[in-house]
Amino acid sequence: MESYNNNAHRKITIDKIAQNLGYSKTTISRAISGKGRISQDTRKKVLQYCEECGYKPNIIARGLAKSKTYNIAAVLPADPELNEIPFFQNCLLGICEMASSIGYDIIVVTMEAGNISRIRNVVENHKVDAVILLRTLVQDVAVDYLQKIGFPFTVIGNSENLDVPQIDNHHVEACRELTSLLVAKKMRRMAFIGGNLEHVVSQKRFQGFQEGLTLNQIKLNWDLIYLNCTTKAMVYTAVEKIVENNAECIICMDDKICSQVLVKLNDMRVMIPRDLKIASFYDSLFLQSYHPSITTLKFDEKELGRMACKMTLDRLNGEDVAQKLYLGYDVVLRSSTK
Amino acid sequence: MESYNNNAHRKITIDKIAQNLGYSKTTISRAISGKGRISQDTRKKVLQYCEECGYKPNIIARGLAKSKTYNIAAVLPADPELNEIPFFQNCLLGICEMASSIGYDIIVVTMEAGNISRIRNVVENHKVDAVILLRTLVQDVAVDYLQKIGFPFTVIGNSENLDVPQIDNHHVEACRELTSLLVAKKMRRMAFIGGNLEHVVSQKRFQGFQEGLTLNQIKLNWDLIYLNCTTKAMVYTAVEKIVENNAECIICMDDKICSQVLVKLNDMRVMIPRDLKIASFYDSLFLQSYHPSITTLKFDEKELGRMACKMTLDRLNGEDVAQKLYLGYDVVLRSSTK
DNA sequence: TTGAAAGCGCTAACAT
DNA sequence: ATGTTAGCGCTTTCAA
Repeated sequence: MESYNNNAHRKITIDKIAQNLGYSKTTISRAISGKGRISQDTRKKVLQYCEECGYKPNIIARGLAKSKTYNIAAVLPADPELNEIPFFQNCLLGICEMASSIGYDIIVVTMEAGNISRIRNVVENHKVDAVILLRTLVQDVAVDYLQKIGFPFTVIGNSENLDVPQIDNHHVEACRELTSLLVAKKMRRMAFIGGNLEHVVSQKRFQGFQEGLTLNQIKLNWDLIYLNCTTKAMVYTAVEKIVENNAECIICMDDKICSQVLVKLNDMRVMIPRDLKIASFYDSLFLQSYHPSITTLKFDEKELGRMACKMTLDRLNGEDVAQKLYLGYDVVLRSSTK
Repeated sequence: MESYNNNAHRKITIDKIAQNLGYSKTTISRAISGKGRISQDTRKKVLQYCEECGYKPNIIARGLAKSKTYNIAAVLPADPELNEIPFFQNCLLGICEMASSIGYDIIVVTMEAGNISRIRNVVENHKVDAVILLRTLVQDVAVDYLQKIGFPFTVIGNSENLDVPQIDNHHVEACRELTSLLVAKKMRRMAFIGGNLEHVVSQKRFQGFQEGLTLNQIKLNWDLIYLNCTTKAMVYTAVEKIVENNAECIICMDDKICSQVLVKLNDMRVMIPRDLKIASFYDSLFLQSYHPSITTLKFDEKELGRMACKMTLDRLNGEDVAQKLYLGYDVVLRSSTK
């Protein structure tokens, strides 16, 4: 870094420019920020000079003066299991894209279950202006913490607490619609396999499923419902029971569960869609290219990230933004429910 | 943020502490940093007081004074296709873990193919002290840029240029070994399907495959080699040709290609391992739980991230570190090559 | 061992 | 329209 700091093109400061141009720091600052009274003439001159000598403002210094960091923390679960889902990654891409288009950067913070120390670090060290939580739990210590200290944040997900600025795909509606569509295809004995109920999204998807049945006056058959299946073994057992109980269709809460279900059904020589229909509440490349291809719900994760970031920044800038926002979805009917 | 800044617990500065304790700023600073001559007594006193009032130094201010940011940029490809692989995510987790254990934070930077503008931004805006590139291309503009301006960076991957600090799994060796093992199982007509040759890793894996054959005096059969298969269609075509040409075994360069191969073989009613053996040079949950389970190479991505981060920080601190580091691997033989 | 003072690069009242 | 000055919170010579 020595070599870098000594590098010619980098030591240009607002001071130097002021000297070289015979103005004061203030004038240069104003020319750059565009704020304050300044003649168009000098402004042009200054900006051109900045351009020529490749001046780049030191964001750190600016941050110190304005108590801003121009950084936002994106909090991902450190849980490696969960990271097999591309959701967080895609969402992060969206967040980064939006942030960088507004001059912000994203600091990633990983969070071990229930441990907010990493979040505290970036917050207390003044490394970020706001926080985005990429997952919401039913009982969420991160939400509690940020709320308590009054730090600006947004959650991707759903919170009962309407004081929490939040954005999410409309899981309930989406799952209700897909369920309804399957009922319309004359399926009656509908099974459901769901994941970790601590995640708000699990709750919402199951709720959507239930509403879809209710809407069509179909009674929930608890012999076909397996929630909180957090391990492969649990999913396998669920599949066995479900097949035993003569389900016509299995709805999987997400693509990971679905891929496990498919493996198990393959083992059991159950043919899809002949013997059993399958649908998933979450899409992935694998489910698309599986044979037969699997009916799913499609969400735009990247857009979710973009919007979450935008909401956060807008609120930071004092614009008033909806506290709760839902994004759309697509139902994709494929061969597995033919 | 108004509310947050006004928040009582946050306005404690080194100045205030100095006042309250009747010392000067300098003394407090020294007590905290541990540098400079200071009596153990006052040091204890100061530290205790800091503890009590929950003082947290302002890293931004410190950064301004020391021209450091305590941030490192992690550059991921923005390519959404690529992000279906958990590699980058896991690697990022490792990087974050290490960084945070040393008081650094990670700024994620996404990079569209060939476009270094986002990297330039964080570098020129002084937002980071160093850069880690999570993927290396054969012709890599990011590497060229960072090298040219003399900015500290590390690549995860392999560069011909030995001036580039680099760390990688030992792909060549790993692929050579797996290939050799398969030859030892009497496979002779070995097919290979590889991805984008612009990625260094693709080159290395193919090289390992070749060396594995050479080592066993087996001649490469170009009718069975399909490189640069960047689309699903290309993979499918490759599989058709390979089956036509009576291969005994297909080696897939990574798990994504492998999953496409499996789908295609399933369509073609080719049974594994009866009709054809399959192996992949990259593991994933899906390949583990596929039926039959797939023989693969296993790399510790998180560890790769950790080490990359450590190398970067060590070098930043002036310690001298190996310029080139290789990490191990595991060969996992499963049913697909039985 | 401790303190005073200058400075990191920028912003923002408050003059002029 | 431009300049002066005083910070932002911390580090670091240089003196005492």
